[in-house]
Amino acid sequence: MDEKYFAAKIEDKWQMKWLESGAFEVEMDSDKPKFYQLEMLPYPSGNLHMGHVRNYSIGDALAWYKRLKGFNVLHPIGWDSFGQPAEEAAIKRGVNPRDWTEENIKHMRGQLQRLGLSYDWRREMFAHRPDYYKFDQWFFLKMYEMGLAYKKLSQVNWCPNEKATLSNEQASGGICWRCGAAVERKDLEQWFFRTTNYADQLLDDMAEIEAGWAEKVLKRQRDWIGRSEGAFVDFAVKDSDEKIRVFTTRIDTIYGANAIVVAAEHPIIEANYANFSYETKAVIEKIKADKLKVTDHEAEIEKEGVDTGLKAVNLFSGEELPVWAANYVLIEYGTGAVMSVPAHDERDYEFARKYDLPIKVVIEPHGKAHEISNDNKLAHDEMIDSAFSDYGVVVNSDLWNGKTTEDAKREMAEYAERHGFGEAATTYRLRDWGVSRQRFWGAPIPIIYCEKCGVVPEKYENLPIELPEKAEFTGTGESPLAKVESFVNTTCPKCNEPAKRETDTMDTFVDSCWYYFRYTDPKNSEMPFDPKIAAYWTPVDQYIGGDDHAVMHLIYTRFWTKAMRDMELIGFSEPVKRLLTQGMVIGETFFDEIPNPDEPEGKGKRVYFPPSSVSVERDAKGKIISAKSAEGTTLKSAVERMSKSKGNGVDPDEMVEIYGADAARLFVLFAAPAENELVWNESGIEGAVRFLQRVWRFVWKWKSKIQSPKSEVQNEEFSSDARKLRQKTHQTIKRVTENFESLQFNTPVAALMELSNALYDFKVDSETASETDLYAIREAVESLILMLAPFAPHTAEELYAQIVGNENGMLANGARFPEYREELARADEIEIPVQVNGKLRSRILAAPDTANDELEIMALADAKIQEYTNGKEIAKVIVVPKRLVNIVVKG
RNA sequence: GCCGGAGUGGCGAAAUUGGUAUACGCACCAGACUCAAAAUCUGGCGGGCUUUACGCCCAUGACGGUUCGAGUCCGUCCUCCGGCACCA
Repeated sequence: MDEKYFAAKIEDKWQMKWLESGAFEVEMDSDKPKFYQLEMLPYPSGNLHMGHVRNYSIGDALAWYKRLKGFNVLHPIGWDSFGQPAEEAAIKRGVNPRDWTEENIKHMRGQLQRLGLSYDWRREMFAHRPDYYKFDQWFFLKMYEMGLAYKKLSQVNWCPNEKATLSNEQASGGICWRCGAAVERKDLEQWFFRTTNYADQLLDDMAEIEAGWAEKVLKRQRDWIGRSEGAFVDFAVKDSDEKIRVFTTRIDTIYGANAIVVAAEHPIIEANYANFSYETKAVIEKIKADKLKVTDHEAEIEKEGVDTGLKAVNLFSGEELPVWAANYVLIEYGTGAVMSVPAHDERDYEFARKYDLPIKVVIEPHGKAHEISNDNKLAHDEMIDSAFSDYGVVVNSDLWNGKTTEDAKREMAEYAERHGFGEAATTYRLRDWGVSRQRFWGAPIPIIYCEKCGVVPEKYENLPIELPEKAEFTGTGESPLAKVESFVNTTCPKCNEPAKRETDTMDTFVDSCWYYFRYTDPKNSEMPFDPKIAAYWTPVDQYIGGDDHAVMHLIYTRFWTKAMRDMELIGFSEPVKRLLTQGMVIGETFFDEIPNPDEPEGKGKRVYFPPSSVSVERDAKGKIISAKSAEGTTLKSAVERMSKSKGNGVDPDEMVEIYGADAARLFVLFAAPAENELVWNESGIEGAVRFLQRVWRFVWKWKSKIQSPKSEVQNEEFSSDARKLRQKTHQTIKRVTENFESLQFNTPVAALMELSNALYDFKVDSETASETDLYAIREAVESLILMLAPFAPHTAEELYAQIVGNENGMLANGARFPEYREELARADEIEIPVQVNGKLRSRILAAPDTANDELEIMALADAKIQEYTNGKEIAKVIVVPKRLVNIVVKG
């Protein structure tokens, strides 16, 4: 190796050594504490992007840190290799999705390896290979047995032109992304997993992981599950035996109900449809038709409804209420019917205003009783501009008057239950997870339809149900699988008569629900994994990924874990102890905005130009003054998520080529805290290279002198400068260790830079350095190198080899992360700021353990302080040990 | 609209959780080395003022409060980013 730092040379060398020696290959070993470090697995799109580099650099740093701390670290990687893009490639370019996927994996694996990430490659998993998806199918059958998988009619996005189902993304904006036809909704029989069975557990078990998950993720999950506590209440339909059941969270406001409002699809509407007037029918049909239109996050929809003429009786008050059908009541939520209480619900208020319905106040704010009129028929004009939806005191409600909202809610629900027209109830926003996809590139659902036996699950011994080698990809019509005769036609596992296979495949989120259990036992052909092995490695100690997965993936995998617990495969309920959600990597984009003729008011269509093709003029602060394309068009700019289509992506290979993997990784971690967005700016990366080179040069200069250090020396023998260096070394160890434990990666890099600067400041000639000086240098250098390993492992390995004199590598040599020693980190003398009335006026030097009253005397004796205290009364002196002295004077 | 997060130098960011605001790095400026350049090394680098000092004043989105002391806590407001969107 060279005196000069050549990244490529050492990186190739150590990557080879690691691979040959199996440095990161681990086995279950109950004598050692384990640590499971996991990062979200990539989709093999073809190229790694900087977001991946960031994600995997963070994970690799932690994996190295934990290894050096003596843990048996499982750090695997795999491929989320089922999914739409492969099928798209097949449709567009006629390639086989399997070949396309395998090619991409090959390329991306190379990219990961060039970054020198410390994976146990023997455990690599591939979602699209039969040995993996066999167990997707295995789990499906288990779920089916447990009643957790079932089939029901549900709506999909449907392109009437291509006769194909579309994902929400493909249907974005209400038009088919390929042909532009207006997207419709269509009912289809689909498979579901009963995630709602676990709704309460998904919420309540959050208590177990609260400490390790960001609040923003937990909050989004809470919202997604959307538990709301309330009550069902039945309203009797007049002149019939029927009832309308509503769900309400505010049963205490029931005396304020002015109407029952139901969704257009509600059974009561169907049942009485024939009796409705022509006008009523027209409104109902319009509401239904509007619902079929796919609206894409459009602004608030105007409330619309119609009085059906039906009457319902409020069994609390005996009052008769009109039954309306309206567009703001959702059939999917609650019971599809609500009681409308305009005085105390914003939506009902709006609706009542529009249709001139009576508004009756039944809740008054606490402490404001009687300020609002007792008039039962309070006119809307008196409700100034909105409903009062807070809790308060019940009024105008017979025997419930004077009760608080809290008491009334509980007691009224009990009352309804006692009288047989209601009960306390809980509803959820969470729906069951629809897993059917009308696509080829996914795990086939192992179900068979037999004319005689009906729906029959495939036998376990027939798994995997493999995808056919060939299929036709047109992007139109049914799923490609449906057209492969050899796949569709089979025999019934029950009666052996000819039967047909299910041609839907599973949602790819199924694969990512349990892949990290597979890593623990990747070659198992009988079971998804051996419960005994999984028990050693799981749960995951640290999971890292983008917060775009805060809900879907992370809820589904929590659901799956609970289901696996109930299958007795594992013995815990929460799969991930600590979760780190890293911020996006974003970059400057340049685009021309072309007005959209369909939406003249809305945003135009953006046509992106790659930054390299744009000539940019900046002011002194680096702000963009103007940007022009090669043709001279003036362009707009923004800072957005990096992507190929926007042309602002950075190729990791290029970064590695120019600066080296170590510098690229170090920089990505140093540039910003992990949770922050990272605005990509290449100018900083050279600083990372410089830092590595600085460390390299220092080690090269001293390595022969410090190769065989003296055994432990008494601290008193060191020169004062050497003692200071040792202090810096141990303070740095403390800081870096604490930073790793709290998942900070930018600050420890700064600390290491400071230590390296301290080494350069330690002015000792290499020829005349004393034994103790050399000891201090060796201590600092060795610590620096070991602490550098998580950020720049190749450089650290090479430098470590230089000072220990062998090339076995840190791990094989049993190297450990340096231990912080309190007594060495302590300075002989520290500077203590002295304030007068909170303003910094002077500094005194004192031993760190100086007593408070002594510090006070020293501070008061300070010449500069006396200038401020002279002739004034000293009211108080505050001494914070080791921190500061503040003298409060009067006058 | 509701919920969540954040506002600190030219820039990315630190601040031991209420105790020296601006660590570390980028960019920039000056010097050393060099025929020269690059690299490297050394020094400077929030703003203002003057008596240029181990000096003073101001400054962490704005205003107010609590405190001996506030970037940090409380209140009101402003701005930006993210999530949700009629969930009864």
